[in-house]
Amino acid sequence: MDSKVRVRFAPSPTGGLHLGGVRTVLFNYLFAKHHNGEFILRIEDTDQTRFVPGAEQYIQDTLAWCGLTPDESPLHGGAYGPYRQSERKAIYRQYADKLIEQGNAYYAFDTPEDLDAKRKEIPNFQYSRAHRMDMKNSVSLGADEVAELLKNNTPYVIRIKVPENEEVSLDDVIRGHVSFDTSIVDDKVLLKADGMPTYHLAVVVDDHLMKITHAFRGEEWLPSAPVHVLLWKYLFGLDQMPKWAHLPLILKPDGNGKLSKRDGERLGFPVFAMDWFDPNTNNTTIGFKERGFLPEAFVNLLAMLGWNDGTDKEIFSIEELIANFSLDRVHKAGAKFDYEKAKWFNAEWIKKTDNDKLAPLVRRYLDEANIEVHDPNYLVKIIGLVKERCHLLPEFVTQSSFFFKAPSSIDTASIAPKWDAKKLGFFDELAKVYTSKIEGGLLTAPATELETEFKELGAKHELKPGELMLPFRIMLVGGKFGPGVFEIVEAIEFKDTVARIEKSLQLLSSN
RNA sequence: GGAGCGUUCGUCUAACGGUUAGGACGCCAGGUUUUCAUCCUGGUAAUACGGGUUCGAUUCCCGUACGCUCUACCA
Repeated sequence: MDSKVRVRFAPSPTGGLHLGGVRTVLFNYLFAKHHNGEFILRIEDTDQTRFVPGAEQYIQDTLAWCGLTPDESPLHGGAYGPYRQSERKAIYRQYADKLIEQGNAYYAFDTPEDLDAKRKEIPNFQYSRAHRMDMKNSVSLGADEVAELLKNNTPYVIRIKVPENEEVSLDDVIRGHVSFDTSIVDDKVLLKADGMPTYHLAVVVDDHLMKITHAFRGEEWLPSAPVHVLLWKYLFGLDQMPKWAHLPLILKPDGNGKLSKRDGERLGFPVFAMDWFDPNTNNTTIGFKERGFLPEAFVNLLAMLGWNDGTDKEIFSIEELIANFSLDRVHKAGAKFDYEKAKWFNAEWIKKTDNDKLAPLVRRYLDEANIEVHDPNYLVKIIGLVKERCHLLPEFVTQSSFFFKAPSSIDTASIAPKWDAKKLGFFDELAKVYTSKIEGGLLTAPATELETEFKELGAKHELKPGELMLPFRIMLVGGKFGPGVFEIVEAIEFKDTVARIEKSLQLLSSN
């Protein structure tokens, strides 16, 4: 590599960032960091009609949550700003003019209505060499007429003049040699009537000005690549062109096709990285973050969609990803998104993450459920007890609420059928034993001791542990779930244990 | 319609001419856990099709089929 690696992610701020977008960011980021290069965020907001308030902030927030912070961006600044294309409007004009001067572009005066009419008239109409002379532009019109139109401020766009019968090709880092015949590429608009560039002009000009060395984007861009190659050739020289890498698409889980926001709504899983509130529709689209994904897991699962390190390893920290990432291990074909596997990644990361780091995140969901946490250390301890049975953060609520308050309902129906006086006698005495401990100034005891004592008491009542454990569990947590019974007793202590036994005994007797 | 890209278990993928085609998720069965989950063991299941090239093709070439993307003064 002859110069410092510089890559960019260039979204248009029109809504939430979906999986595919974040993965593009991730591959950019990993590639840049692997090569000790720079990652730039550039906002492609040249379409003023599609501007959505808050979308740019959302993108920045999302990158921050994922830990994929750009080195240069509208927010961070940098030596190649501004990083919003709308603020670079004047820059593009001179390159469009240069193309006109060189004869590589021309003015086109056709109105949108003219074009619509043409498209209706001619099936598969393309504004290209085939029809160029039938249209109203500076190639088909005489010089005087063009001058007159310009003088009268007739609205116009600038279009690229695609040469005939040339082969345009690029060496895509992922796909290898890809070539196109210019006879099938149309004269794309470069500069719109409002003076703003289209993507085609802007991406080439900005990649050049921002010294981008490698340009990554979704595979959907491949068909327009010849336009960009041509522009590079005309403007800056092919030897200056960044290396292209067209990333495979992320597909919907059922059927085929690109994954969309709708698929998530339809199938019940998030597609956006974070909750996205659309100010135009007043709708919020759920995000991975709010669904209870850890950013580490989110990044990890995205990385594995289309990339692997060649071994069986699947769980990667961001540092490991940076160290091992390489473009030649990126898959060519699109990948269907599998939400079940996504949850598996999250479960792995929950198990892997320190309890005290999990605590504030879990706390959020506990707060939402109105479960009061008085002692942060207690929370950390409880997280350690239940984390391995949680795939998603919100599951901590059901898995741990009984550690903080008595269960709101007790599944006595599961106890009642085998309930008898013998068992009643046992639990009655158990409550008394614990009460006397409280009176003796004892708050709790280690789980192993509790278990031994419990079994001894059971033997005294001629009851087997197997007959006692499930009823006891249900009395404490309300149902057939949760960690070890005596760990629960140890955590909630004698006082609450006694209260829950007595409450259950009451319920059982009233049945 | 046209162009480009793609095609290994249901899904994510490994195997850069020679493997009983490997791993993971899911699913099923068993074990551990006197609950559930975790964990462990085992099982299920794939090279789209047809031609070449080759001693030998998942792998290289050609064709077919299928799928996807694009085909806007959107990105």
